[in-house]
Amino acid sequence: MKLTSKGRYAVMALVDLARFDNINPVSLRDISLRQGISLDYLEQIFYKLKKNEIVKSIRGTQGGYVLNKNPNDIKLTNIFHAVDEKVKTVQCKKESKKGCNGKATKCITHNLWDELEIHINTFFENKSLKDLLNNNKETRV
Amino acid sequence: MKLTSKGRYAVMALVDLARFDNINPVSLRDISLRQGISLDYLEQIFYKLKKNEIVKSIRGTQGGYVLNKNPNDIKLTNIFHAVDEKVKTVQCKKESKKGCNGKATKCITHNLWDELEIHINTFFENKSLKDLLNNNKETRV
DNA sequence: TCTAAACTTGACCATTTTAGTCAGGTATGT
DNA sequence: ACATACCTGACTAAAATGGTCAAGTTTAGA
Ligand code: FES
Ligand code: FES
Repeated sequence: MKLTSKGRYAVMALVDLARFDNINPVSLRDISLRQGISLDYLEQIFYKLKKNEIVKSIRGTQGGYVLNKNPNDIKLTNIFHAVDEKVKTVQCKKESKKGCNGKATKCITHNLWDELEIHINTFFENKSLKDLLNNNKETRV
Repeated sequence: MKLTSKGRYAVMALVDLARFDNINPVSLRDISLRQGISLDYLEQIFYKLKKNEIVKSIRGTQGGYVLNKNPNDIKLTNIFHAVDEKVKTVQCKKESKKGCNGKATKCITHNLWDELEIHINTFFENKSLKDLLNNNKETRV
């Protein structure tokens, strides 16, 4: 199981944004240069972040993005959800009573995969952008 | 992030095996039928499980596979390692001091991804085949 | 006013990974 | 001998990934 670049970039970009948006909006160009992420790709990512109300945009020259919420209220869950980075431990539909590939019942390890999914999501729910900022300050002392 | 079928099947097949290997070796054909996994694919998977000494094989008619260890000593970690299902939260090499795409330093969220990887692996290290057998008995009462 | 910076949005694409299949073995219990 | 079942490598269709490209719109500042 691997984390996709899209999810990783989204978090990286938001941490960068959170650090610099105190005074002026931050342009994607700046984030792109600082973090080494393709500008075109960042645009895709921020399009989604905006639709999910995690950031606000300011158009025009000197424009850019600012956070739309307090860093403490932006959990990794929210970010990942916004960019469609989701945890999937099973193939079959969650709600369905049926199992994978059309079987009548769920597989014998189904409980395990549910547990795993919860385990991972818990991590994402408990981590906010604020935590990442603090964490980084600490490790830079 | 998603779990691949190969990893999921490996665990399913081993749970099935653990249930039935008390008296005779279990043939892949049986596992295939019971769990609805392609026989050809199972062969690939068991080839790796055998190389990693998680199962033993008995050839010929009435042959099949048996566990090579106590179910309590087979952790999910071991199974996933055997079939090359690994947790990757970053793109860059672990050992290297350099970051992704050749940058001089690690990215600003690197600590986070390391934490995440540990968080997930901890789950796998603490779960044994025995746990899965017990767990399933419980939920079938 | 004009222009460049910066956001907006959709379409497109090469590469890699996944989830298998296929084929042709080899070993062995009956 | 022969059927059963393991052994092993090669191959492949489909999906996902990690982007790029193009054609806008909006607005600050010269
Ligand atoms: S994972 Fe689909 S049935 Fe359990
Ligand atoms: S993920 Fe590669 S540098 Fe942090």
